[in-house]
Amino acid sequence: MKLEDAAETLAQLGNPTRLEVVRYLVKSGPSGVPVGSIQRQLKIPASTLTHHLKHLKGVGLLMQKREKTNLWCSINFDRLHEVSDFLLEECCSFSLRKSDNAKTERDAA
Amino acid sequence: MKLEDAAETLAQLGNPTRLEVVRYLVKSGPSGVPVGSIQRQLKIPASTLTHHLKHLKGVGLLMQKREKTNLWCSINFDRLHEVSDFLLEECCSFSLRKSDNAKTERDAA
DNA sequence: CTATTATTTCGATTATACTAGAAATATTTA
DNA sequence: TAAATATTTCTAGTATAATCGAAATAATAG
Repeated sequence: MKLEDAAETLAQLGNPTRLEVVRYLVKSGPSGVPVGSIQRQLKIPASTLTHHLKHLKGVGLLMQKREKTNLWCSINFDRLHEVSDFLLEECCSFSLRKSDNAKTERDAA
Repeated sequence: MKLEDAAETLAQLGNPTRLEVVRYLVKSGPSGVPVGSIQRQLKIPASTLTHHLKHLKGVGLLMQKREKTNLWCSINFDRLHEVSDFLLEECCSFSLRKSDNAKTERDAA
């Protein structure tokens, strides 16, 4: 995952309203929920919700499909994993590569 | 981790310049690097960098300690794990709890 | 004390995001 | 066609963030 994409995705997750939506979608699972349900459950004005859903869709975190008048929303779990993986990409294997520090500290002196 | 805190932390990670700094700090490991090294390596103007470091420190992602004239920066790995855990909190155990869907879909009808 | 290096504060510009009401646009059902 | 429900677009106010040059402030070394 490219840094720019990760940043953009994290930025979208960084809005409390959107993060609440994401949490709700995660709990709702792969089958998803209609826009209206999110709106009523989380008490978010319709226009505000649409706005945020557009953002989430824009970074690939949200998948949607129509069924009758309802637009069903579900989270893209893969995408969520990608961004979380980006954050921890190099940090866990760290203890195995301590020698990398030398370079950095040399520059600092 | 509270949703508000997670959102704020994610928002800070959501800026490309800051995410680049974070990635650099992660790679640099627990010993950290001085502000000036970050500045030179990533070519970020000093005042801009200070501004971003303040943000990262504000959400607890950054730890700093002085040594002579240098201010050493290192990432708070625990904090990074916390926020990544928040994202995946409920999504992985999902397949074990599919029955939760019924409630959601009932509301939607 | 002076010079040097490191970091921060100040100030100003510019851009972008959040929010939500009102109106518009589907889509289905009667 | 009309009524009902679902979702989106439009619009606009308000707020907050990103950026960086110049000047100011440490902190040390000579």
